[in-house]
Amino acid sequence: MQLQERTATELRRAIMEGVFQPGQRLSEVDLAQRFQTSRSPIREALVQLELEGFVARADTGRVYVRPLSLTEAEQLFIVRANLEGLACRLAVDNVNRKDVLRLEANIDGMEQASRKRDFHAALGLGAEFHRTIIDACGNAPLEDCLRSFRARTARYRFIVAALEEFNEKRVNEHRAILSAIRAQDPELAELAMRSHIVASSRETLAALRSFLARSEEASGR
Amino acid sequence: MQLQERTATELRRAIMEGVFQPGQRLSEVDLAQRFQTSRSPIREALVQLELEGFVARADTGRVYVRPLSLTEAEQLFIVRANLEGLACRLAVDNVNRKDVLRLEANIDGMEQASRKRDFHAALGLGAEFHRTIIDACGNAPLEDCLRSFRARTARYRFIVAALEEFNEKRVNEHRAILSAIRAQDPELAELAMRSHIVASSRETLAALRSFLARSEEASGR
DNA sequence: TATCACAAAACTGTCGACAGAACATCGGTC
DNA sequence: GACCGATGTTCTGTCGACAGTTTTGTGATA
Repeated sequence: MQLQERTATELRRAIMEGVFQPGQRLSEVDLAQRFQTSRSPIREALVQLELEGFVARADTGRVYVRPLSLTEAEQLFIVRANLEGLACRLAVDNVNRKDVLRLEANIDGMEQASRKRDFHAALGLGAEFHRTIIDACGNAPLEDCLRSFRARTARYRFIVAALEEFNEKRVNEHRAILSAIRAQDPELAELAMRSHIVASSRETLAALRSFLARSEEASGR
Repeated sequence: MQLQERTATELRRAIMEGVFQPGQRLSEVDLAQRFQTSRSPIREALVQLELEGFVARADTGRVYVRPLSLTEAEQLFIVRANLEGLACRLAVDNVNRKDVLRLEANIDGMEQASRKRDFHAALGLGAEFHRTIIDACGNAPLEDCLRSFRARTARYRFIVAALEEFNEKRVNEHRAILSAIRAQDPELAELAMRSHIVASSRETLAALRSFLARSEEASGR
């Protein structure tokens, strides 16, 4: 794999996982050293991550990890709900037998994981559920766009408190989505997906609010 | 302005205007010479344009202008209709007096340009109408995303035949959108915008179909 | 102690160079 | 005449270097 691509992927992951903190400065030289390359691939990767919304460039040219903000999260989720609703509607006409079986198995797995209190696994299965539907929507530009938006919102996921009830509700919502797909009802499928994301985002946003309030309080002292 | 940014902007424009033909190869060395720079800024600009969907990279690393295709156009318009509908709905709660006046004046100008058969001006005013609404939606990630999608669909615009009737219908649709915004009706505004884009895209797609058929026929001989 | 000026250090933007891969050309073989 | 292989050319991926700018650190001054 090309160095620029590899760097972009790893750096993106590092930012999503919080290895690089929001607001932290990213020096090209440091990054080059850390990734064992020269600055050229780093610079190319940074152009990409800037476009994807993971880093921001000051007018001096310096690059920073984009800070987390409540309003940005809200806005991202609004767009995601819409786009992913559209993808779900389109997927209705494209899913094959295999996809449906896979979605079924996924929901079952998520339910079991949720029962076993393995919330990390449940979260992973949840993401896979969405990915399966998106891959089936048959609209490449939409798929790319959604991949990007999902990655951006994923940065806010680490905060999710109360995973327990979270997952249980999600399982039911996923069930509703699948049932709409099975019924070949595009309108309903779109609606189900959209309200699922809205509901899910509400919990994330609530957690984020208290998180930001706490960290503000801490920095205020 | 930075060289990379300037290059990306100019190259994008050149591709949109057809200076570089779909499918044409873009050599880094040639581009560097043409833009009077070294290869570094060119490479960074190409990363950007690839992400934006204007160029594609072969697995050998060579970069080509992305070919036009009917299915891509259809898919782009579907996404755009949805996103821009959303933006329009959000804009309802954000537009101020000045925006409304501006939209009004814009429609009047478009109508006059259409009557004078100045279709180029009409097209420009039409784009400005949309831009005003998008700028008022108050959702930065959505704005960025839409900017990108609009630029991508703009590549297909050069084909529009029958500009005449085209513009007349558009004026009325714009009027409907503005009236929904004035009435503070988000649902209606979204619907009006979405159907406007669907209707408009239908004409573009029809023109594209015959264009592609003709060029296929020509290359077949 | 706070402020300012100035020197030193760090960093970005851009460039040219080099190695290795991909491609084109041309002569040879069937 | 078509196919194939060798050879030279072109091109990309990566690197290190340099200039100019921003930032940091320091010491003098009020």
